[in-house]
Parts: sequence; structure tokens; C-alpha cells
Amino acid sequence: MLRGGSGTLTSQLKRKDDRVILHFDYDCFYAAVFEAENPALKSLPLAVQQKQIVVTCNYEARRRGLRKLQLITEAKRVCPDAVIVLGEDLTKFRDASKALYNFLRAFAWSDRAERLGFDEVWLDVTDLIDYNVQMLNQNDLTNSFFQLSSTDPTLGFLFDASTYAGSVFPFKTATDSDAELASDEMLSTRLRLGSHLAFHIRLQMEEQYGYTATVGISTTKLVSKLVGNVNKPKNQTTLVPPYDGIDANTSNILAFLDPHDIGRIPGIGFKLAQKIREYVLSRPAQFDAGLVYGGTKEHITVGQCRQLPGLDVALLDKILAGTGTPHGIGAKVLGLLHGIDATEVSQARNVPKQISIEDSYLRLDTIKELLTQLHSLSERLITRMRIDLTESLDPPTPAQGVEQVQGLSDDKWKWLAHPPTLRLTTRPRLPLNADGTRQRSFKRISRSTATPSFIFSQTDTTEMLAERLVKESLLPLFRKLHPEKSGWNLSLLNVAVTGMADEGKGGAGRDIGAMFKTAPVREEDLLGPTSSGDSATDEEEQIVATVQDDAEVDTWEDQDDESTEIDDRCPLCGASIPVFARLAHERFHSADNAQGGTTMYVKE
DNA sequence: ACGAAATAG
DNA sequence: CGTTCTATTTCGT
Repeated sequence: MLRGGSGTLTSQLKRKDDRVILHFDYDCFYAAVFEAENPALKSLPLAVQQKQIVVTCNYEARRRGLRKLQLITEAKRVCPDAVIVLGEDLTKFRDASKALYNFLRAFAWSDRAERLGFDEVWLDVTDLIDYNVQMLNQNDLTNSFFQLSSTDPTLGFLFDASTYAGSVFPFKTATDSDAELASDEMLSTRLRLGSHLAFHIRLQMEEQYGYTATVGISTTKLVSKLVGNVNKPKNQTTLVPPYDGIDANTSNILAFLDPHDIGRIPGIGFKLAQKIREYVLSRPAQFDAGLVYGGTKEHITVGQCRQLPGLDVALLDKILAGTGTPHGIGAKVLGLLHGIDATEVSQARNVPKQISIEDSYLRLDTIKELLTQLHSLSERLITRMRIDLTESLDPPTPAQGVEQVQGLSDDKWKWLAHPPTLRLTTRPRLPLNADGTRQRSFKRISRSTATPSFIFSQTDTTEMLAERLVKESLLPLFRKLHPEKSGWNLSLLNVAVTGMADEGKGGAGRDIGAMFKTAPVREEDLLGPTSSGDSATDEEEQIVATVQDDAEVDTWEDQDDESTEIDDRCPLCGASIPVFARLAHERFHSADNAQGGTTMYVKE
């Protein structure tokens, strides 16, 4: 690294706002799942119980004083007529989450659709947005049509492209609007379209599935996630430009982020936050000793950190240093403090990378009980594998209402992935000290081995397979972890299969036809190496693109100077089209797009 | 590849 | 019992 020019703060930070990213957060998801199966619950105060606490509750319940993470006894005292349902079996939540994810995924032409937990999803809708920006008629923005498909022009919705749908940050006045457009008109247009797309998706999600969501709209994963929180539930917030000012007065990104506690920034977890606080305070940061989790802390804001004297990559690297801290952490965190986050929304996957089942115990110190627990965990693991890693091979049963666990019927099915690794994790309870006290520890230890192929049997019962798995694989792993004949005492067991790859991808299982159907043509795709768009880990599959005879393809900038008041001009060919013929004309171009071109296979 | 740790919901 | 359980990513070896 050179000193001088290349070491300055501004040279270390470079905004790149060429994406449109939506972040969905389903409103009180667990409660919503119960409401979806029993809509009568919607008007009642509803709380979902796990162990002795309310894990979530609907907004009627919150209105009556119930809170997340409240003790059940407290909840009953505050609101005696609350409906309290047990939510310890996660199956239905997982199923609903998967269904909603697949619904949302269909809107991302890039198939960049990333789930976080059960109730959050990011969509990178850049290509869909850019396609629609090209389609805009600048002379009649208020009567725009959003194309959800590049091949079926009837698929979409009417919208007003001159305004944002839903809420915006910051609250806007008419004069702000001019400043915004002057700052970056293209970015504003794209975000407006993003806001209308988000609005449409929210409506469809409620109509088709009965779920409401809170959405954030911006250009990065970081900001889209955070800005959604500004208006909730059942709402959305777009962070409007300007994005690239140098301080909170000129950049809405900085104005938005500055009041946030650093610990609220995704990517700055407990450890990093404590280190930053310690530096800012010039002493160790304390956290509330009373409660361990959600632990209270000293309030250090992004704005405070951002304005630290001498703050740059090198300083942050020094502040955050330690064994195991990620390389480049200084640059990463400096970016986050400025609302810069180049992280890509990851490609949708057909299977998870890992499945693990665990349980915790007060005391687990006998072989007999160990075998019982390992067996139980193994059965649950194999059941989950048969749900999440298999696919039915019977094509002529399209809409079968209820999914069934593979292995219990005569249906033909196949494995979608064969996890190569089996792992056993334990959490030992530390031995008693001399004074009779015992220090708590949450340290885990693990050993892994090759997954035995018998667990992929399609004929044996989970019971038989679990029996064999314990005897042949898990017990040997356990002996590696705990060689002593006795004396161990565990507070946790975890059994996992890991390393799953999307085996269907790029090969037989992948529906190339579907990609062809929805992928728009973009000239950038055909020219350079699109700066890779990264995804370094995934081997790239074949990309199908269409090449148009470009003879008379114009871009919308070229034409449309003056247009008549009565007719619209086609944004593609400039022809004057009466309103009633508009859809048909758009269909003409789409057909041209899909069929008139040459199919080209690009191998990376 | 393996095992630990950090992060997140 | 006390945050539990689950998943992803990254580091060091």
C-alpha cells in the first residue's frame, strides 16, 4: 500500500449503486403461519410459545401489551385472553418459509434470491428493473406498465413511474424531489421502479398466500435490510437518493445510518462491536451482566465511528485485529459504516448446504442415555434429509396439496444431493471447581467422517438407518471426542450432514427452458466479462442468451423527442402506437426478442 | 479436508 | 436448564 493519495479515506471507499435489491421480512412470521391456517386468529391477540417464552406474537397481541421474548406467565398476566399456541415443532414454519421463498424467487430473473432464517429474503431484481427502465415512456410516466416477463407482455401491472410506491426515507417534500432527481436521475428512476415492484409483490403475496411482509428497497444488502425497519409492519421503505454525498447533510445513506448503534449493522456482531466500542470509549465496553442475550451495551453509533479522527482501513484493521479475524475486515467494516456493501445476493439453491439436528441437556453422562439420544437425533436427521434432499420422480402428480416424506409411499424419488460429510458435535459441561462452583462454557467440539452410503437407502426405514448410523458412525466419532470411558457430561449433542452441492444444477435437474423464458436480453451480457458478477465458489453453468438482429434496435435515449399527446410512442422502435394497440405491439417486440434471435451458449 | 469461531434469526 | 436450534461463512492448519 502506498501512502499519500491512494491511502486517503475517499480512495478507500467507492460507492457502486448499480443494483436494485429488495429485502423482505415477513411480519411476525410464526404467528402469521398460524393465522394463515386459521384466519379467525387474525383478529385475536395471538402468541407463539416455545419453552417458557413468547417467541413472537401478532400485532393485536402487541397492542395489548404482549412482547417478543416475554415469559409466558408475564404474558398471561398482561393479557389473560391471549390465544397462546405451541410453536416448538418447526416443520410448518419451514414449509411456509420454503413456499414463500419459491414465490419470491420467481421475481428475480438472475435467480439471486437469498434466504436468511425462515422469515427474510433478499432479491436482486436489477435485471428486471433495468429491462423496465428501458421500456419506460418518458413522456407518460404516470401510465406505465411494469413487465414481469420479457416474453409475455401481458404479465405485469400498471403503475405510476413518476412517484415512489409506499414509504420513503427521508420524509420528502416537493423541493427535496428536485434535489433528488438532480443528484442521480437514473438511480431515482430505478429505485422508483423497485418500489412499485416491491409493492406489487407484497400485494400478490398477501392475496395468494395470506402473508404480509415489510420490505426495504435500496442498492445493497446492508441498506435494503436496515431501511425496511423504518416502517413496519405491512409496509415498505425506499431509501431515496442522493446516495453519494460526503456527509449526512448531502447523503441520505449516511443520514440514515448515522444514528444506528454499531451492533445493529449486519456483519458487525458482538465481538467486533465490543472491539469498536472499546476503542471509542478508550476502555473495555461493559455489557449488562444481568441478561446474557440481547445483552445491553453502551450505545456507540455509526456516526460516532464514522467521524473518529484518523479513521481508515489501517486503523480499523488495527482496532479489530486478533487471531481468526477475517482478512480485509478493516475495509469491510469501513464500507459498512459508510453504507457500502458489495456483497452479492447469493444464487438460489435447491438444497441447503448443511442439515443439523441438535438437542440440549441438563445432564447427559451415561452411555445408555447417549445411545438413546443419538438414535433420536439420527432419526430426525434422516427424516429431514428425506424431506429437504429428495425430489419425487413421478411427473403426473402436479398439485398434490400435501408434501409427503419420501420413503413412506410407493412413489419413485431421487436424492438431490449426497452430503459427503457426517459430523458429531458435543458441548461438554466443565468439571466442578474445587469450591464446588462450575464455570459455564458454550464451547463446542466436533469430529467428522465420511457419510456412510447406506443412509441414502430408499427402502430401509429411518428407524433401521438410525440404528446403524449410531453404531457404525456416530459412536466411533463420539469415542474420538471423548476417549475416556466415563467422566464426561454433555450439555448438548448435534448431528449433521454437510457439504451438499446442488447436484441438479448445470446438468439434468436444471430447467434451462425456464431461464430462457424469463431472462431478458442485455447487451452487456454479450460483450465483456461482466466483471464476473463474482460467485467465485459456484462453477458457472451454461448461460443462454439471445442475440438480436440489431439492425433496427434503438435505445430509448435515441428517439422520442416530441410525441403526440394522443398516442404513445414505442420505446423500442419509436413507432406511434394508439393506446388500445400498445399491448399487442409490445408483444410483437417480445416475440421478436424470443424467437427472432440466435441462441448462443456461453461457457465461462 | 477438518475443526473452531463468528454471525444471524 | 437457559436462551435454543439451525445455517452460513471464514480462518488456520
